[in-house]
Amino acid sequence: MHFRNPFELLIAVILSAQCTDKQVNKTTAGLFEKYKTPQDFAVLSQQQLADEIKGCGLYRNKSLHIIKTCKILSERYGGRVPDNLVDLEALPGVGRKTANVVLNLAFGKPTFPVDTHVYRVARRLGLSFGNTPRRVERDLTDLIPEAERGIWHHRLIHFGRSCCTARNPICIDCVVAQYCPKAKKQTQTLSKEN
DNA sequence: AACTCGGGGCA
DNA sequence: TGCCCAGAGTT
Repeated sequence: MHFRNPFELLIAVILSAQCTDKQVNKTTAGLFEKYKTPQDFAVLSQQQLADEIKGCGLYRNKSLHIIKTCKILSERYGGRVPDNLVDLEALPGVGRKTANVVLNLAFGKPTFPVDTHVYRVARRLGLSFGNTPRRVERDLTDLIPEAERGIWHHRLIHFGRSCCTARNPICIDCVVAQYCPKAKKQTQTLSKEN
């Protein structure tokens, strides 16, 4: 993901929810040429911004969230992106996962963003005994050395998308099935509640 | 904790 | 064309 400053990253990550990186990159490329600061976004109408980010999914909600967030950034934070979890999560359109991504990529903090792929894979493989994303986040943070968290984050997401899928995981071809408490032998598949 | 939102992607 | 998805917000 390409970004030149924490603000651009924040907007890109908000846009990337329920949407592919390709769409986000295509959208932000032109977007950040026209609008560069939180103030530039804060004065847009919802319709104006919605037109700009169409293609990124849920664009009406996102345009409202982004405008509100940019107003807060310019009014309360001097146009800067806060570098702590509490303030980031308080921004409209920013949940824990988005906040952790920004903290990690923009500010170099050792967070472990938990999306649904990471959550599912961690629980199936027994990497965490937690029942909540918060607990999984903590367990993975404890389990994985700081220097390796970035690569493991990508590995888990890729694994979750390609093999350890939500509904029909391909356990038959899984390279870690022998270590997985949830893996089903032969032709059986996982039940969906796992 | 469960439910809603709602548009892109893919079967 | 209809089902699935993923993250944030809501209740």
